[in-house]
Order: sequence, then C-alpha cells, then structure tokens
Amino acid sequence: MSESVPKYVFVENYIKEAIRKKQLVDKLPGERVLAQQLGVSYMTVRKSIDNLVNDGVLYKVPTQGTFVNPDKANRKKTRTIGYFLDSSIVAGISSPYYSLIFNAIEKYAAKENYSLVYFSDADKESFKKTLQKLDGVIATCFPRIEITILEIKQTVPVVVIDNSAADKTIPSIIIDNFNADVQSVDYICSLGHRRIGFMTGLEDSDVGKSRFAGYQYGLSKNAIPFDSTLVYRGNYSYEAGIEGAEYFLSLETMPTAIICANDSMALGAIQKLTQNGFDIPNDISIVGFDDIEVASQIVPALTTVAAPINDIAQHAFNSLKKLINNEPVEHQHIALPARLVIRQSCTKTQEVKAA
Amino acid sequence: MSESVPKYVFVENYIKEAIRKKQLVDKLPGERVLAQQLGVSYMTVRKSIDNLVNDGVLYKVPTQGTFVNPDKANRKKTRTIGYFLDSSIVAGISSPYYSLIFNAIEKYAAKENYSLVYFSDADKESFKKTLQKLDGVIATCFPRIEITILEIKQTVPVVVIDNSAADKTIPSIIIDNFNADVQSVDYICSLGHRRIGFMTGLEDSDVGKSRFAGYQYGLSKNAIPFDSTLVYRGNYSYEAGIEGAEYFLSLETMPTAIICANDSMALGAIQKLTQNGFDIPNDISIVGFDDIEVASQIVPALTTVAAPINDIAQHAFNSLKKLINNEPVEHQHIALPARLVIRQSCTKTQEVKAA
DNA sequence: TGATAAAAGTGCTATATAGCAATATAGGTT
DNA sequence: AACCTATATTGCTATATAGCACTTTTATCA
Repeated sequence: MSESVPKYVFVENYIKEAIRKKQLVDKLPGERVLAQQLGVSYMTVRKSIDNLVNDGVLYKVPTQGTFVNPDKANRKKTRTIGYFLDSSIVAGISSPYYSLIFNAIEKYAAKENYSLVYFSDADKESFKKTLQKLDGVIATCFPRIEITILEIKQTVPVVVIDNSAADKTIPSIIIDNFNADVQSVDYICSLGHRRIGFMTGLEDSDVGKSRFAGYQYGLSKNAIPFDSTLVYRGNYSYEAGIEGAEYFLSLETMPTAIICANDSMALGAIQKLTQNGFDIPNDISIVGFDDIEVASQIVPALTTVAAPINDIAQHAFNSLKKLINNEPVEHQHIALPARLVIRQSCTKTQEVKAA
Repeated sequence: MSESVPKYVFVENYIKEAIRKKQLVDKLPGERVLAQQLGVSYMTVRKSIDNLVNDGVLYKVPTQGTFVNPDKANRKKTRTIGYFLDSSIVAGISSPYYSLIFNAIEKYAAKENYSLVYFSDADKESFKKTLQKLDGVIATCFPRIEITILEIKQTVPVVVIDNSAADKTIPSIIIDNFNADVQSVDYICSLGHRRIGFMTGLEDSDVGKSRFAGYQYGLSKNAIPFDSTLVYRGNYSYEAGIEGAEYFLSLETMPTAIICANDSMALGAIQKLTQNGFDIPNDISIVGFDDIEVASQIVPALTTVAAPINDIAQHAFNSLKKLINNEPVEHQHIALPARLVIRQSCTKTQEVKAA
C-alpha cells in the first residue's frame, strides 16, 4: 500500500481492478468484510464505495449488498446522438456531401428533441468518451472501418449509411448506386454517345462497385461493348478527377462523354479538360454523382445524379430512434433510388448534331 | 429538526435554503464552524457538503474554503460544447464556409476531449434543451439574432464569431474584413483596373459594412473616385451573384473587374457573365471572399480572400474553454487578418495588356 | 419436514478524535 | 512599507464506535 496514494483511493483501485479481472462480477463482499480483508477501517471502505457508486461503477441495494454495475445497463439517456465519419476523410464534415447529410439529420433529430454531435476517430480517447455520452450513432460506413463500426456497436445502437456493415444485424440505409449509374449511361446514350468513359470511385466498397457495375450494365443494355481502356480507377477526389482527365487525354481516341463516380472528380475533369482547350459540353460531355450544391452553380452547371439526402437522413434517424427505444426496425436494409438531374454539362455528339 | 429527516439531509437543505435566500452568496463558514452553529458533528457537515459538491451546488478549494457555485456552473460538466447557426441560414451547416468552421472547431475540441454538437433554433424547445446539455457555445453572430445570443449567454458561456455581439462582455473572434477588401482593391488596381464593381454582403452587420468600407477605402487609397453606380447591394447568395451580374450588364459601361463580398456571389456572377458570352478573366476579372473549397476547383479557379478558418476555430475554442473553466480571457475581441489568394479569375485590363 | 425464532449480515446514520499540508492572518521588527 | 515569524484556519485523511431497520441465514422445536 503506497504512501503517496490515500487508502480510500487504493481501495477504489482495488475494487476496479477486481472488476476488470472478473474477480468481482456481481455482488461485492459486505463493507465490514472488505474492511477486514483489506486491513482498513470500515469508514474508509464506505468512502471508496460511495465514490464508485457516484461514478456509476457500483450500485447499492440497502440490506442486500453492493453490486457491480453492468456496462451499458444503467446509463442515463442523454437524448444526444452522434454522426460519425472516420478520420481518413481528410476534409471531414466540410466535405460537401457529408455536410448535406449531417445538416439533414440534425433537422430530423431536433424535431424529436435529440441533439446531434459530429465526431471522428482521430483522437481515440476522445472518440471513446464521446461514445459514452451518446444514445446512438449514425455512421458513414466503409469496409475499411469495420473494426470501428463494431466498437461503436458494442457501446451504443448504430445505423450505417452509404455502405452496409459486414455485421448484417446493423441496419443500413444506402443509395441504389447500380441503377443510378445505369440511368446515367442510358441518358448519355440517348444523346448519341457510344464512346463513354468512366471514372470509378474506390472499389473497396459496395458504393464503388455498384456504380461501376451500373456503368457496365448500362453499356451492355445499350449494346455497347465494354472497353477497359475507357475506365479510369479513381478515388472520389478532385485530384483524381484531374488525373482521370489526363488519362483520357492520353488516349488515341478520347471518349465523347465521361461519367464520374462523384461530383468532385467531375470538377477536376472539367478543370483539366478546359485547361487543355476542350469545351464542356460541346467537345465532351460530363456527368457527376451526388448533386452537391455547387454542381448547379458552376459553369457549365453539372448534370449529375442527385443523392436522396433527406430520405437517407430521415430513414437513418428513424431506424436509430427505434433501436434506442428497443423497438423493432421493420426494414433493416434500405436502398433508396437516386434521380438524374439534367443540367448543361452534356450535349449530343457531333454526329447526332450534324444529322 | 424533524425526526424523519436524517441530520445530514437537514444540513443540506439548510445550506440550499440559505443560498436561495442570498444569505450565502460566496464563501461558506468553515466546516467546523458550521458544525458548531448547527449542533451536529463535523463529519455530518462534511457528508452534507460533499453531497452538495457532487450535485454542483458548492465547490471546495482546499485550505481556502467552500464556496457557492455560481448559477451557470451548477450543472455537472458534460465536456460537450455547441456550435450555433440561426435557422435563417437556409443551407445550415452544409454551407461551405460554416462547415469548414465547424470541422475545424471539432478538431480542436476533440484534442481536449470536448464533444461538439451542431444546433440551430428552428425548434425552440429543442434549442433550449440542447443548451442545457452544453458546457458552452460558439455562435456565429449577426445583429438580427441578438436576442438569441443573449438567451444563450444566460444559460452557458458563449463566444461569438463573424460579428461582435452587442454585449461587449461576450468575447468575439472576427476577420479583419476591412483590410481584407482593401487588399483586394489594391490587387485589382495593380492589374490596371480603374472601373471596379463591388457586390456587397448584407449591410445589417459589421461584416457587410467592413467589407464595403474596405472597398471604398481601397478606391480612395488608389486615387479612384467612388462611383455608387458600381455598387450592387447583395446578400451573400448565389442568386444575388446572378442578379448583381445582371445589374452590371445593364450599365452603359461595365466595370472591368468585380469584387464580391463572398465566393457564392462570385459563382453566381461568373455563371451569368459566362452565359452572356463574357470570358472570365479576359473580359472581366472576379474576386471573391472566403476561399471555400470549390473556389480552387472551378474554371477559372477563383482569386479570393482566404478566411483564416483554423485560427478562428482555435481562438474561439480556446476562449470558450477559458470561460468554461472560469479563467480570464486575455483578448476579448480578436480581429484576424485574411489573406488574398491569387488564382486565375483575374487578369490585367486590356489597356495594360496592349501597352 | 415444515414452521418459527434467533442470529447474522447488510447498508445506513451519527458521533468523536487525531493529525497532515497548505494557506491566510496577525503581530512584530527593520 | 516590506519582510519575517508564529498562530489560526481550512479542507483532507483515517480510525473507532454505537445503534437502526431490514433481509437472509441458521438453529431449534413440534
């Protein structure tokens, strides 16, 4: 028993350690018994136990004893939920798509008197402490962060968006990316385009794979053979858009249209192609995905697939609310349709125009 | 002294009542003194006071005494702070500038184990309940929401950004908008422009007024007489940018450059001018303010004033943390410099080019 | 074997006492 | 007025003891 630690703190630590080691799992020895075992006064034991009760580690039932508090059971509801983005998304919540989702979730939450925290996992300690304060979490999910998703689920109810979690008991709200990109290919084909480039998103996720698969299915549906040289492997960033355009510029025969797996890559492609003297859409048509706010504000205004932001937010919040209230969630996995918004970044091919 | 109430509860109630009646406003008598006055044991007094400390009613300073906890500090700290935007900002947290600020604040807060809630005031009840959960608030301030700012201040510590509050005891972190726009005018003049249009922000705030004043001062500094026909009264929105460009198009002689009070209006102006066959920057140069992310991604990349997002967030968080911890805030009102970022939306006037 | 009484266990309230480290106050000196 | 010393104040840690109301366990008796 160290001289520098008060005895009552020593007893607190002793109890906490015994709980951690599963030596104490439910009922503690009586206060007088414990005092005798540890060789301290009864009042010292009482002081330690009172502190641990205040901290929520233990609870007392008069005349019956003192018990270990189960992990999740006794926490008070805070009516605060969290929106989680992992820290590999460098721009974090300032990313145009995620800030739209976050804004929409906050509106639905506020109507039900829930406050909304935004948090990430750059600081592990802060991440854990924030989780402890929440009734539940809506998380943007990627396969690469499955461990984090599991950790969240072990602490509070969780609903995922964008990609399903590997653990299929976690409800998910995603976009029907496949049919959205089939739609884009159909529209581009309706303008007469046959040589259609594609900038993929990250293929480590269902989002990336589904958008690419939709492109491929759209080609075959329009009797266009798949040509792998018309595919640039991107990663959703503006910089990838620039590099993708460079790649297509390097081809002997450029595509007459490019479908991008998101708007940021479309912006990068427009920048590089314009710099190289190409006119959008007269020389080459561009389609994006997400319909971030500036998509309608740039020159030319971008034709893009509009993600159903409000629907995603509403379904995610409602599913989470049910989990928090221990109610059954009717539709565990929801795939929402996305709509193509036609603006000025696409035009008919020169051949169709000449005819 | 009632038989049915334990003595320590009686002492707790006695202290709380004395606080309520203002008989105790700051320092309590010593524990031994109190025990004597109330005719109970010293240990009983200690037990009562410890409970009131746990409840946040009192706080103790070893060797100095026990004190009444001021009203605001009554609650247990949640280590959760809020970022407030009033609901008249339709795009809410998805606005490019505000989401950057919010993202930056979250990073500083997480490092200090504070969680960050985003909230608005569309739902009054939710607004009040959220306030109750927070240790403090960083609020984007406008003169039109002074009543809301006061309400926040009456509940928790508050720091404002963007505009100072009318209540000068509230710390503020703002941008030096005046010198930022002087800078823009200087730069435009250095390119040979003498006919310089200006799209104001909202003039109901210091931000709006300072940016306009900086434009005017910049003109006089460069010996250019102020011409009120070269001023369009805007409101920071993309739509105002379109209308502003329409206004300048309607003039007999258009300006050769336009300085916009923010980037969204610059986007609108570029859109309308391009539609009307003008080339940016060859026919007319454009300057924005804020340096939102897409400013660098559009064609042409926008020359704009970069708001010191991280500095604002850092100072705001640090000031708020001090308020929460009852420490003095050294610099109550901070005006941070903003830097002009030169990209592709400006060029020399045709006259300078010909020479 | 079942019922009842006694004993033991349990957290709770209350008091008394001693001594520690740090700070504040009072008094005296230069 | 500034400095030093002694004393008082302050919350803190720790121990000991007594007895209460209630519940659980054990022992005893029919």
